[in-house]
Amino acid sequence: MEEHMKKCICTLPDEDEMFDLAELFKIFGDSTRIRILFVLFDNEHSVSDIADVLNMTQSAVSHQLKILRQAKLVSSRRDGKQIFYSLADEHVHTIIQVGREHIEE
Amino acid sequence: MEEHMKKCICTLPDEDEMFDLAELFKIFGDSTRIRILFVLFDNEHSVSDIADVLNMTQSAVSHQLKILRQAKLVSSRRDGKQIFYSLADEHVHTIIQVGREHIEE
DNA sequence: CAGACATATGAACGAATGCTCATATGTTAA
DNA sequence: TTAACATATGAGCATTCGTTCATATGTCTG
Repeated sequence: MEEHMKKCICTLPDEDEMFDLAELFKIFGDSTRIRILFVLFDNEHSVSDIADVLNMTQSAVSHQLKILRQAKLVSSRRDGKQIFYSLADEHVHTIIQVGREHIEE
Repeated sequence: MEEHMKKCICTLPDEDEMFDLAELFKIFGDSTRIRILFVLFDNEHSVSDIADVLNMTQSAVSHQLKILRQAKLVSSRRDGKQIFYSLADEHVHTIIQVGREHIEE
């Protein structure tokens, strides 16, 4: 089949958009990060709080928080020596909620 | 802080559920699989169709379809020599849609 | 049954990922 | 300023993951 004859699937989004979408879901695709997000569901928490609750190293938590921060899924504020993290927006709740609905079957 | 004094975050789901959730999002967290899902958005397609449209090896597509099948995100039916894949249920649309909304900002 | 075609699968390899360890940066109190 | 505490970060390592290549399985036609 020659190039100009290639069948057209007109509804395919830009390659960039599909790539970005995969990158977004990749963030949710790690149980450590999911657990961190759940800890932040009800309230903001400091890094050491999260590490305590999840029984993880401060360093490991901090590394993952950096990834969540870069993806704009969490935001942070400093209060003295501590830094408090919270969910960035409602999309985080929504995405996780839809995922949970799919699981329960 | 002693063990029995550890602060209780009562809203945390089971470890298993959080793990399964991460596993689900992990499937969406690869641009090849996202692209395959988009190809199947409007209609069922055969393996070689998908490979052609996405300019991928038949083998690579088949490997990814296996992963999508195991996660129950796509289903398949045989018609002669070909096997046609389609989206398994509405959750796939929903999850991708919510993801796209988060991207557009 | 033999050959062609469509799909599936196992092994191997390179790239990406998450953790650990050591250390750097930043903040507060003495 | 110095010491203690909280967080961030870079390097190294082990594991996971997606592709390729070769080949197996399954289906139809002659």
